[in-house]
Amino acid sequence: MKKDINISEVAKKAGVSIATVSRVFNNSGPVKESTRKLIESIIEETGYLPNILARELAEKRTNLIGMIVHNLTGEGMARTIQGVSDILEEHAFNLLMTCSNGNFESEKKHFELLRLKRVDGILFATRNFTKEHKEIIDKLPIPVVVLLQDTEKEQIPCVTFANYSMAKEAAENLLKLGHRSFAYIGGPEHSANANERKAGVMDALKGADIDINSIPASTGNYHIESGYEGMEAIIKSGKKFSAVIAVNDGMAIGAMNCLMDHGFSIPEDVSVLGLDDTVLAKASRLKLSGVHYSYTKLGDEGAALLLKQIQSESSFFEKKVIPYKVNLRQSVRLMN
Amino acid sequence: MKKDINISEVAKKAGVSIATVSRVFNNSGPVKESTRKLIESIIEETGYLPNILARELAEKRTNLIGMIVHNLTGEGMARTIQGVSDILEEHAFNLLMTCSNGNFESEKKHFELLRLKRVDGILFATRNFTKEHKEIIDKLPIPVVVLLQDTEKEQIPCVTFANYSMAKEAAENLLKLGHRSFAYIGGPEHSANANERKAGVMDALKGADIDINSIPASTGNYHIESGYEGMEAIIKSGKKFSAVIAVNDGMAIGAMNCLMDHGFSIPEDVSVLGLDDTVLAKASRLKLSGVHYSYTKLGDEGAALLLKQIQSESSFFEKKVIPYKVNLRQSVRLMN
DNA sequence: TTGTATGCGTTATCAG
DNA sequence: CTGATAACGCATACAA
Repeated sequence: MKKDINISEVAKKAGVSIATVSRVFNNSGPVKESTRKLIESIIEETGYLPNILARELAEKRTNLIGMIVHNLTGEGMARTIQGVSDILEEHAFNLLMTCSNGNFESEKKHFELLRLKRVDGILFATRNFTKEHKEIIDKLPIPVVVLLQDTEKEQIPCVTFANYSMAKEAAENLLKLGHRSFAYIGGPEHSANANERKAGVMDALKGADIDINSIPASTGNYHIESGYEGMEAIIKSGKKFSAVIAVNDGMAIGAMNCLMDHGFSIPEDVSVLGLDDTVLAKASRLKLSGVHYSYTKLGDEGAALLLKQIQSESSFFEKKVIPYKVNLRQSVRLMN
Repeated sequence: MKKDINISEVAKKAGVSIATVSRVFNNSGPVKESTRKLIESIIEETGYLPNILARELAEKRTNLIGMIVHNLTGEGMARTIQGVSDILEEHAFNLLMTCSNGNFESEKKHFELLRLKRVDGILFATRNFTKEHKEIIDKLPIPVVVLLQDTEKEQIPCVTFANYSMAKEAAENLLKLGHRSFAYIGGPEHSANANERKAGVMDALKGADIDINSIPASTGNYHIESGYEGMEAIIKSGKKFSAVIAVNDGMAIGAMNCLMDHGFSIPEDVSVLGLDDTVLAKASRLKLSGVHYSYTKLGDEGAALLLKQIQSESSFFEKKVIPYKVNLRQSVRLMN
C-alpha cells in the first residue's frame, strides 16, 4: 500500500520542474536525452502514476463514455457490451455502465448522472424510444447514439437490427417453400421492434396474396413459457396453419414444445421459425430455424459511431443497420 | 447545447462568493435563508451542475468502482452486472466495466488502467485465479473482491458459488433415487470451478461405495455441442450408466440430445442432471434437472462486500457463498 | 531545452 | 453568516 506520488515530488527528486516531467511522461515536447533518462528512471522507481482526475480537469475531457441499458438479463446485452468494450479499449476510452431496468424515470436519472460524470458521449439502449427521450437528448451537450431502436425520424444517430427486412425475408423463405397458411406469435403491443417485425411478416404475406386478417396470432413477452401459451391459444382457436413464425427464438422454442405436446410433428406437420437466433435455437434436439444477427457487432458499430461523433465534435445523424442471415434448419420443410 | 456554467458564474450572478454557493449546493454550512433562496433560484435557472472532476480531485475519491470480467457472452455475466449495478446505484457509486477476454496480460493491463482511473475498489471475475493475480492485488492500495473463484487460501475477499457442495448434493439426490451407475461430463481440466464440482460428485459417489475409477467421463468447454460430443464418446465406450451428470446445463442439454439420437429414452433409460440451471434448462420439451443459483445475487453480494471494504478503509478477508437449490424435473426418475 | 505561472472547478479552512 | 484563499495535481502558453 505505498502512497501515491505526484508530479512535483518526481520533479523534486530529479531536480527539474514539473513541466519537464510532464513533457517526459506525455512525450509532449523536447527534452534533453540525459534528463529524460533521469526522469524516466525516477518515474520507474517511484512507480509514479499521473492523477487522471487532475489531467481530465485540465484537459476538460474524460475519455469516458456512458452506457444506459434497459435490461441486463440475457446473452444479447452481454455480447453488446462486449462489443462496445472492445472498441472503446482500442481507442483508450472507458465504459461507465448503468442499467435502467426499463424504467423511464430511471433512464432520465441516468442521463443526468452520466452528464454529471462528464462522460464524452452516451450509448443508449431502450425498449421504447419516446418524445421525452428526444427532449432529454436534444438538451445534452454531448453526442448520444441509440441502440436497438430506429431513431431516423428523430434524426438521432442509431444502430439497429433490420427488424422489418429480416422478418419479411424470413417469411418469404417460408413462402418459397410452398407454405400458404401461417400463424404468428408476436411481441408486446407497444414494442416498436416487435411491430416492425410483424409488419415485415405481414407485408411478405400480403405480397403473396394471402389474407392476413385470417392469420391466427398471439402476443407474448419473449419468454419460452409465453411462446408456449401463445401457441396453445392458437391451436385451440382451431385455425389451420402449416408454418409458425415467432418474433424471437425463445417464443419459437416454446411454440415447438407446445406443438409437440399437442401431437404435431415438426417439421412434417408444422414448420417453425424464430426471428432471432441465440443459443436457444441449438438447444433442442430438433434445431430451430431463425434469423441470425450479431449483438457483438451491434456494440462494435454503436461504439464506433459514438467515437466518430465525439471526435467530430458535433453531432450528426447517421444510422447503421446490422446485417442478418436467415438460417433454415430442421424445423422447417418444403411443402409437398 | 448550452454551455456549462460553473460555480463562480453562479456566485457572480448572485453577488456572493463561491464559498456560499458551495455551501448552498452541498448543504454544508449555515447560510442565511434569503441568500439561500436567491442562490437556489439562480442554480435552477442556469441549470448549474458542479464539475465532478474538480470535486473528486479536491476530495480525493471518485465513487467509482471498476469491474474486470473474463467473459461477456452469456446470460450469467449479464445478470451479475445487473446485480452489481443495482447495489452500486443504491450507494451512489458508478461502475467502470472492462472485459479481459480471459487473457492474463489483458487482466493485468486492466488492473493498471482502473488504478489509473482512481477507482475506489475493483470487482474481479476470472476463469482461473493464479499467484500472479495475487501479486497484482497485494500491491494495490484499494480493495479487490474476487467473483466466481474461491480465494480463501489467498485470503482475498471473494464471492463464489458452492461448487463442491452443490455437486455433492446433486449427486446424492440421484443416489437417493436409486442410481448406482453414473457417467460424468466435466469442464476444462484447468478450471478450479469445474474441478470442485467434479470432486463433489465423486465424493458423493465414493460415500455410496461406488468405484469412481470405473465411471465413464469426458471433458468439454461448457457448450451444447461439446456436451453432445462428450456424451457420444461415453456411449461409444460401451460402459453402462443409468444417470449422467454434466458440469453445466448447456452440456447436459447436449448430452440429452445425443442420448435421444442414440435411441435412449429420458428418463426411462437414463436420467440427466446439469450442475447449473439457466434458461436452457427450460428450453427443451423434456425439462432438464439442474442446480439453480442466482448470478444476480452473486453481483449483489460482490458489490456489497466491496463497498464494505471501501468504507472500512482497510481490506479484510471475507468469503460469501451464494445459496443454491437442486431442481429435479422431468429428466430424472426413480430407479425401479 | 527548461522553468514559471496560470487555469481547470471544486472543497475546506480560517478569518472576519 | 460570509468571503478570501489555499489546496487538489496536472497541462500548457509563454519566457528565458
